[in-house]
Formats: sequence, structure tokens, C-alpha cells
Amino acid sequence: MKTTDTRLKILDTAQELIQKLGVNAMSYADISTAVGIRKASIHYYFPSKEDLLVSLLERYTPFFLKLVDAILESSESAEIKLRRYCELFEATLSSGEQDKACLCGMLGAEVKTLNTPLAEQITYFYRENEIRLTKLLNQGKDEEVFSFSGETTAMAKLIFSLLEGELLIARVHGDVTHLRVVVEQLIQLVKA
Amino acid sequence: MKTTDTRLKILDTAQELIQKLGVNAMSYADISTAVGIRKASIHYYFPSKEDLLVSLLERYTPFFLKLVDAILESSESAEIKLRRYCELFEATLSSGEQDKACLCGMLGAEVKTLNTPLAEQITYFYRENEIRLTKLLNQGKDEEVFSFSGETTAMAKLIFSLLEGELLIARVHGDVTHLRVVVEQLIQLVKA
DNA sequence: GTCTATAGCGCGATAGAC
DNA sequence: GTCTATCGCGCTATAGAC
Repeated sequence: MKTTDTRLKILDTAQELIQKLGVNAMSYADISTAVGIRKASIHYYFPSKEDLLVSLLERYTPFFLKLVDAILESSESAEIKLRRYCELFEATLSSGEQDKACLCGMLGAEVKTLNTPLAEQITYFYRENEIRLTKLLNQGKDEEVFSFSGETTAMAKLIFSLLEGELLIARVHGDVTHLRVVVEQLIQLVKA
Repeated sequence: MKTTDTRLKILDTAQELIQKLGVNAMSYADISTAVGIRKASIHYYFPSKEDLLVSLLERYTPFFLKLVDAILESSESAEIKLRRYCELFEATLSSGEQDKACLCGMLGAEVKTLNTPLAEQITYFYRENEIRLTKLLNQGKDEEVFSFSGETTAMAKLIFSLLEGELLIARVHGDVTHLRVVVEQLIQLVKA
């Protein structure tokens, strides 16, 4: 149906704008231009900006976690799985017109300007990623393809923060290579 | 002199607000309230917001790099130096009223809303940190206190992105421990 | 469901008195 | 150097016609 189509276009555009510019630089005016409707029409679907952000996260988090779960449930080796996981971040950076950070990385930076329900949605995304990384790392240790000192949970936190940070920093450098180099180094570290 | 004093108070307040809220959520009105002067008076010192941001970076980068250089030039072991470097980030997170990210981490997230001179000041900060970390890591390898596979430059990039990312993510989690755990894990990795 | 029109506010910035 | 006053703009949001 046409109505849902508009809703989706609004969500897609809003997400792309936030990943590029940040929440506070994204406006209903920007969205309306890109989608080809008037500002008022956006308010029909999302009365307030906060409503829009909540819907955005309700869509983004399950979507991303499903991708992660698909990787975890595949029959690849743990090393390949970790590479695939990192590629999800690389794909974000270089998808579309490029230069996009993780939606939750961006929102995290500006979290102090958001209300608590939103903040909780963001921490949920972080936590669930750390959980899945822990699983992946444990599996790699069991398979004896990973071998690193320290706790797997600590290592999971490290990897997630690394990728979120890398997405922001490689973007500023204007250099996707930066991310690839770091991912390769990370793989070295977990295997060693 | 009193005039310089006001200028400094404006810079301090602006920096703190950006580290908490982001560039686009920081306003002249916020600064004026915190400093106890009127908006117009801020424009006397910094005609435009961009002027203010440039001055902020012209102060922040040398200040931070001097701290790093002091660590590098000390007579500690490479491990202690790396810990000290990480503590600079931890101090940022938990200084003042707390919950502040790195100034250049924040600006990096919102870089697409800034002009190129500013963007270059930010990449300069990143690059100079990576250079110093490379030096530190090489020294640790020479001392045989560090032992990790892969290039030192790649490892330097990894560490810097990790710390910048960690600052943002630990802040959202509202948990300084998160950063400490990750730093400890990092130390394990470079030594192993 | 999309539009025009507009309210109401906060923003960065400037002019000019003191 | 700091103030009051004000401009013009862009923002989120709402009312009401079609």
C-alpha cells in the first residue's frame, strides 16, 4: 500500500541523515525535501521527532541483530564469523552515498540531548551486541582458532567499542582503508 | 586581566557543553547562562560560532598533545606509559560534572556539519595521536615488554579508535568501569 | 493522506547606547 | 567590554481545507 511506502521512505531518509549528520542536525525540512512531501505530512506519521527516533530504533536494532544472529548460526569458522561481523560495520560506512556511521553510534554521541526511553534503546543495542560477540569469541576459543589472554566479555566490549569508534574516525579521515587495517589487526590479536 | 578571564570562561564552558551535548546542541544562550554574561558579549570575543570552535581546537589539541608528550618523555616503562595514555581518556570521562566525551570525538561524529578548516583540525588531532601511539608501541617492543603480532601503526590506529569509541559508549552505559575493563584487556593484548 | 498556512520558539548574529 | 534591543531564519508542531 502507498501509505506504508511513504512511512518507509521517511524512516529510510531520516536514518541516512542521522548517520551522516547526527540527530540534532537532522530536520523535518531535510526529510521532506529528500522524500518529496511537505513537513506537515511527516507529522502525520510521526507526530513528534521523538516518535520518529523511537520508530527508527525499533526497526534498526532487530534488523541489525538478525544479521548478527545469521552470522552466529552459520556453519563458518569463528574467524570467518568475526570477519563477517566486522564487515557489517564496514558495509555501513561505505553504503549508499557513503560516509555513514552506525545509527546507534551517532545517537550515543548525542545521547545527553535525548530522553531516557531512547537512551535505553541505545544501551540495549550496545548490550546485545556485546552478548553476541562474547558468544562468538567463546566459540572461537572452543574451536581453538582464537587464543587471547583475558576475559571473553572484556574482549567483546573491546571489539564493539573499537568498531563503533572506528566507524566515526575512519569517516573523519575519509578513508575506509583505515577500518580495514584495524579489523585485520584485530583478527591478528584474537588469533595470536 | 579581566578580559582574558572572560574569554577563558567562555572557552571552558563551550568545551564542556560540546563534550556533553555535541556541537549542534551547544548554543550561545547556554554559554551565556553558565558564564553569567549576555549572548552579545560572547560575539565580542568570538564573532561567529565557527570562530569559537577554531579557537577551541587551537587550545585543546596542543594541550592534549603536550600531556601525551610528557608521558612519552618520562622514564617509565612502555606499559606504564600506555596506561597513562589511557588514563588521559578516563580522566576526560570522569572529570568535572562527569559524562564528557573527547572534544574531538564529539566533533568527529558531527564533522559533516562543519567546515573543512575545522575538519582538518580534527583529523590533525587523530593523526598526531596515532603517531605518538606508534612511537610508544615501538618503544615497548624494543624493551620487550610489548609483544603482539601485526604492524605497530595498525595497532596504534586500533588503540586510538578503541579509546575514542569507548569514551562514547561507556558514557551511554553510564559506567566508567566499562572503560577500565577494556583498558585492562588492551594491556593484556599488547603484552601477550 | 497530503496540502497550505501559521504559530511560537530558539538560534546565530548585528547595531548602537553606555 | 558589556549591555539592551532586535532582526531574520530555521526549527518543531498544529489547525484546518481538500
